Amino acid sequence: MVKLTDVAKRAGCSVTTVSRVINNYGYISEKTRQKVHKAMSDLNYQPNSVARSLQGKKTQLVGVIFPSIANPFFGELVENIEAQLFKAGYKTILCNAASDKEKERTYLQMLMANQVDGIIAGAHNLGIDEYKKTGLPIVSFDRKLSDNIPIVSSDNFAGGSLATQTLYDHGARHIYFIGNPVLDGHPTQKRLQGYRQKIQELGLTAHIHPAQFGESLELKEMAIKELLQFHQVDGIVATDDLTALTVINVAQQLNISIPDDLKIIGFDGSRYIQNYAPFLSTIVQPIAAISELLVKLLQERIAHPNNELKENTFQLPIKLLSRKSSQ
Amino acid sequence: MVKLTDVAKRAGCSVTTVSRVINNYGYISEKTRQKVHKAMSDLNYQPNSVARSLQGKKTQLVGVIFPSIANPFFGELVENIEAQLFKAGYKTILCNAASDKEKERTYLQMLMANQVDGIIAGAHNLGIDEYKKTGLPIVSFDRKLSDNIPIVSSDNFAGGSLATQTLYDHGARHIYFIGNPVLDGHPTQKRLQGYRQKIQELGLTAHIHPAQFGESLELKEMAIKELLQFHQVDGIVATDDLTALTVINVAQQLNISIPDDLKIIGFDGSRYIQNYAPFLSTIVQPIAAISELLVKLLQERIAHPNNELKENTFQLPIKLLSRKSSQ
DNA sequence: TTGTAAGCGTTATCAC
DNA sequence: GTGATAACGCTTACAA
Repeated sequence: MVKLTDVAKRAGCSVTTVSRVINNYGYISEKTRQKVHKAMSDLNYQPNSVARSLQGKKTQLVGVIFPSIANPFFGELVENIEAQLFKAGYKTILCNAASDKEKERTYLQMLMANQVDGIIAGAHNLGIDEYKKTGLPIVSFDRKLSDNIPIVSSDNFAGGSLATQTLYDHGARHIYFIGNPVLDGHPTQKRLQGYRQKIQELGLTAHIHPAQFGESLELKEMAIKELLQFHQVDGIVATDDLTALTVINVAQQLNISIPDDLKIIGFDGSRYIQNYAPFLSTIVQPIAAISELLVKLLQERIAHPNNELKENTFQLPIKLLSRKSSQ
Repeated sequence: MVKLTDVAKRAGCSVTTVSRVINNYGYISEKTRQKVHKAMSDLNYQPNSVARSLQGKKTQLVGVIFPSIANPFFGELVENIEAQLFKAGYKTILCNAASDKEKERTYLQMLMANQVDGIIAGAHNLGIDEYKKTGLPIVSFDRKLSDNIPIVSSDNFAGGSLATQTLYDHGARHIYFIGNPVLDGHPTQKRLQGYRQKIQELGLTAHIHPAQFGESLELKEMAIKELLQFHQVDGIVATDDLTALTVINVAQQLNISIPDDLKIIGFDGSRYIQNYAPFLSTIVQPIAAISELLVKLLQERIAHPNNELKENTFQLPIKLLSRKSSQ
């Protein structure tokens, strides 16, 4: 590995001078600058960012903690975040937390040990305390961690509400919500609340059919089959697109016609779903905007770790993608 | 940040001793070991891996270069790779190359600068030379980079062949291949070759309908529409599942019944497709095995960078997932 | 405008 | 068994 001293030797100057032209500060004569540049490219020199970091410089490394990126929504979100981080000069350390507390804890330690500049957390099984202990700038997607951690999410409440209204407008009167019924600060909750409120406004009765996020497909299918067979239902607000697709698949098995007998609308609206499930209506989250904001907020936190936050909750607008399944 | 000297001070010994117990070498009395451990946990000490790396230790960082992880197949693959790397004690730096040469080049430089221990390359727009210049251990998924870089892939040839045979067995006689027709070392090629050979064995005529990987959905749809409307076709081998889904969507628009009028089979078989497109037949790549092998090979390269490779090509067996669309 | 040298937090080589 | 101390490659006072 070629290093600073090699460049200095070849350029016929001191390491300080070389460092100066690299970091571009202090006074250097144009001639020296030229010489140094030439030496660097001759030797194909790459500053060692490990050494640089040790010196107290930033590592330009960011930990991105998410559940499964095999899920197209998270895949697309992480892809966008990575792109934004790259644009801002950061490298992304991918931490797939899944629902493994121990793994998440280990990752947190690794991130500290690697002196990352910050963390974007899109899932957490761990409590606030373990995150606080890192002492690192953190921003969060969709989950509240603590008061002084900015949280970005879509307007889940409006989404739940809009989905419900949409089904109603197309004639549904027995509208069910499929999702996680437990109140735990999970974003699904706001979707559910939006649903509840709208149902009430419309003078209908709320029905919540449980389906956990991490649940196996088989269990979900069973639960959905039970719903479709034994309940009077003509509209479904699904907590996410994958659940919606499962409903559609089960409905097909049961010869229930969508949208004639049953209207359904999902949530998330990844490009992937938009392209390859073109019949599915869905509430679209603004993935690009979310990513941009997450990275922007993180940069602010990194620049001013101790600033009080004037605002810690950012809700981005969702929009309806109306397709066949709800019409 | 608490550091070695702090621990040493609290434990009442020298940094050397502390370092010894951390790295667990040399002789240390049990009593000292206890004291040090206590001091470490009292202070919640985390070794600084930046400093450690500077000292010549490995960074335990691996660059993972892939095209879009929003694509469920790559999403699942990268997720599996990340899991394997984690198990082996590595952190994953996610590099989404897309088709941006400049970005890929920059990433390569960053990876060098960060002293990563190795690279897993699942896409490359750049030539071998730029990769070789890094001097880093590399393993590749699905693309040949150079003779001394191990390449892991599925048995694409067998896949193409098996897909074709399957369609034939179910009665198709006008079987088209949709994919990239250019011969460029892209894995698609082997799928195509498998198709060609099988078609020949069966005494049929080969028809290749072009569709590029990175192409926009609209263009793909147009090309497919043209195919379905103006050609006599009763079977399609698609180069990947997403293309297959597009065919199905277009067929539906054109009121072509699948599998009655047209049988189709895709390629990749991510869990996602298996779960949410349950009607689609596909050739399943063994994602878990691929990931495992990639990481294992990379570890070998890291351990012995200069060993000659006795074998540089690893083809993992595919299998058929037979569903409605091809029956 | 340029150079010398101390220091970042570890590990490793000696010496005791 | 344990402890000084040089070294890793770089940045940055401080001198010149």
